[in-house]
Amino acid sequence: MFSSNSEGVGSKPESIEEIRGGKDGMALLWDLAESKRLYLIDVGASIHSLCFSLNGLKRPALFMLKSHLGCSRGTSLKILISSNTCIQQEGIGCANHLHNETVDRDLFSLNYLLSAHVREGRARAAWLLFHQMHRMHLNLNAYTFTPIFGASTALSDVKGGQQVHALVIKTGSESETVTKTALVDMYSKFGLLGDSVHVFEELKSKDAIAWNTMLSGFLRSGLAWNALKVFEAMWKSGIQFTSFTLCSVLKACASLNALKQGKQIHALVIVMVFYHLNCRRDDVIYNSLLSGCIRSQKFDEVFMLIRQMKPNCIALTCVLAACSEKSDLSSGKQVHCLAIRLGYELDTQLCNALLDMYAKCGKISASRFLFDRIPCRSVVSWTSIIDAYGSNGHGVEAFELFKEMEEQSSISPNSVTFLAIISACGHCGLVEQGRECFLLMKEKYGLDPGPEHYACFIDLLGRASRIDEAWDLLHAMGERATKPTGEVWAALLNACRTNLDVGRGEFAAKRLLELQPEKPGNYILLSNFYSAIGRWDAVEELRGMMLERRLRKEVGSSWIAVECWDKNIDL
DNA sequence: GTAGGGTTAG
Repeated sequence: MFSSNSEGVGSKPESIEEIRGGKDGMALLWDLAESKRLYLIDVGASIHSLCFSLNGLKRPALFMLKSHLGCSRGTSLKILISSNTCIQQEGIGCANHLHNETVDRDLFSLNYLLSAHVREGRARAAWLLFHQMHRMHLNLNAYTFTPIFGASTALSDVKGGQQVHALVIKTGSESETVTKTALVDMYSKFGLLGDSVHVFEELKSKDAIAWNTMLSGFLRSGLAWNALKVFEAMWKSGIQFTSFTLCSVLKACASLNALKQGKQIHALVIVMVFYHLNCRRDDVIYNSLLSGCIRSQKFDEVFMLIRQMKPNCIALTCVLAACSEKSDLSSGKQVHCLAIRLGYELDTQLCNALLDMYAKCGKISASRFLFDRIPCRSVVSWTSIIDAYGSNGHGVEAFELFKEMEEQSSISPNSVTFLAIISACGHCGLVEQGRECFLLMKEKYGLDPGPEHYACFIDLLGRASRIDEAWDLLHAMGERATKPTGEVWAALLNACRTNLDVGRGEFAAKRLLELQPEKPGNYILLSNFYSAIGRWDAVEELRGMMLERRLRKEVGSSWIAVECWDKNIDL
């Protein structure tokens, strides 16, 4: 059958596109196979194109592979699945079909199908297949377990992951390092760092990837210092670093503000010849630069950069933060237009940034318009709209939205949401609502109020002249793990100033200076307190202390947009 | 089996 088909083929196609375009795909494939000019990946693509153009000829195609290229059925399946030149969904559909037809459902091909499911984001399908395989009493191995840990992470299925871990222990795993590294990664992504470290310590042979995984696990949990300790241990163990290692260590240095150590790693990057940035200026590099400019308040550079690059969704989200910071409504609107034109208007994070930009520019109705149209609202979306109302002086609306979030959405408020709503209540005199929220944090959501929540609530009580209650609250903090910080004492001092409570105010002032003697703003706060109670001698003394300690008040600033045409972004 | 860029508060 095949040889007769191949006879009519004269010129040999040079590319997959030619095979796809040809009518007699089977003959061409045969011809290519005969002349041994076909690479494996091309074979997969060819078969797939045959599945398309010569429907029903999948079996002969597989047969041909098996007999003429020396591939087993499992390998054929593998080639088909790994074929990256085809439309993936249809490729997998075809592979599933072949798999169902296959009599010898060997572990090899099933494992391959499983890892393809995980790799291409079909975690649910991977789990279903895994259950099927388990019920078939196959001798599951490392190639089954390793990918399924990734599927557990994607599905946030802690229990599932733990059960598979138990199975690994029960059955024993051939490839110890690889499977356990996947476990180290899974546990750290679930926030179970203790379990992650435990598995890591169990590893008899720790390679660079295992060390890198542990390093990024600590970083993910915000433990940059511990990450550096892991790096130190890795160094001592004599394992050669990879570029992944240095990326993580640089991130750890950044979050610790450790410039000196960061520069040392920079030197290592150069010495180890990882320094190829000038060859590959990809989106990530440009966006890192953008985000760095925004963090250092270099807004003009941000707009210059955005003109030079082709911004993606993340770049636009970054730029919106700059617009918010500068209250630059004109640029913000242009970014909004660009986002719509590029089709990013459904991206939740971009919508959140847009919503916040409009709120910071005082356009609360635009914020609400956007919020109502976010298809998939996150906790940040809710927090941003609550804060948008609160900071624009609409406490009642902020509280109503908070209630709506609690009662009608499936999203739970986080500690930032509570800070936003308590602050909103405080600015509008909604004392009881603010108290309700403060208590709700722990009672309903198990969130321990941090010092910033206490400071905010004390501020609320002070504004409502409930100075006794504020004082009691501060003392109640002493009985908890959360100790009063400078910000808490500052809130109390401010409350004492507005309520002219001299005794408590002087006490708070003393504690504040003990805790934060280097913060210029505190001296201003103290000075305002003493002038409010007529203690001009103390005001003078504070001024002297500031001069002596060479402290200068931070310069206050506010933005007002007059004309922004010079900032036009090329659309 | 590992890394790097985005949004919310005070």
